[in-house]
Amino acid sequence: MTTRVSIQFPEQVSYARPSSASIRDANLYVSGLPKTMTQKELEQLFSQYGRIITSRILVDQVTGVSRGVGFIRFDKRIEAEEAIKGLNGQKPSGATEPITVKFANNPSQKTSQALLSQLYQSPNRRYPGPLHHQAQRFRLDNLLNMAYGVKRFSPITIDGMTSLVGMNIPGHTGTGWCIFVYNLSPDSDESVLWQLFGPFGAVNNVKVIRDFNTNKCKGFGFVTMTNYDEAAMAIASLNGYRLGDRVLQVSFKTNKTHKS
DNA sequence: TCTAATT
Repeated sequence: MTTRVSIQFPEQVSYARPSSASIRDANLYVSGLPKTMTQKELEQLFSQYGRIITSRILVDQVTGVSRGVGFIRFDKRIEAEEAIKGLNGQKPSGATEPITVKFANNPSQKTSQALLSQLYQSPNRRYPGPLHHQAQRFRLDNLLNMAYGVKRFSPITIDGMTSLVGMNIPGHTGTGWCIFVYNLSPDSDESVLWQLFGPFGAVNNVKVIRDFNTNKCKGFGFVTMTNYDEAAMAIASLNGYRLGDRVLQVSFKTNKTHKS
């Protein structure tokens, strides 16, 4: 005996607010915020320019500390425009660095763009080495990070063996020695940083900084190493290193801005 | 080109 069940879905479940040019694109991305700034203080700073619909400060998933990046959605686009004029490049009272205020990108749009861009990006074969498949692992992780918006870490596999070196220990994420690498080529990817720094010791994490829209490297990146001695040796060895036709500048990351 | 980050 067979029972057939027919389920009907309503054609429309809910209706959004009528879209209007005046309330569209009123969302701002704010970076360079003092790590101590609270969401309330962020709203107070922006409230002089209009009615705030939502606000957010992004925090490190593990430590809970502010990443210095946030969002403000105004009621009206004109309010957001005025806030950019008034606050972009300005120092909030008590801050030592100016903040950047700009219109936010569309998150779903970014995710699909980045996924496509990475999927169709051919592997970097200019610097072949034993860590290549390790780099591939982390490229996959990068895809998953973007797809799910979550930081993931995996044990490092070298030549089929699982190494405990560099494996992330819960609670120790974010610790280590952050190294600034400057003068990378626009098509650099994470694999070059793994290959450059891996031989000097335990590398926790690498990141190539890319332009949000073009996905091209902006010329610099970061490497986090577990042990000070190994990080110092890597810096001493790689600072001034000629990579292709570029001379790398490698140092511990500082908090200085380019305006000094 | 000299320190990112996009809910």
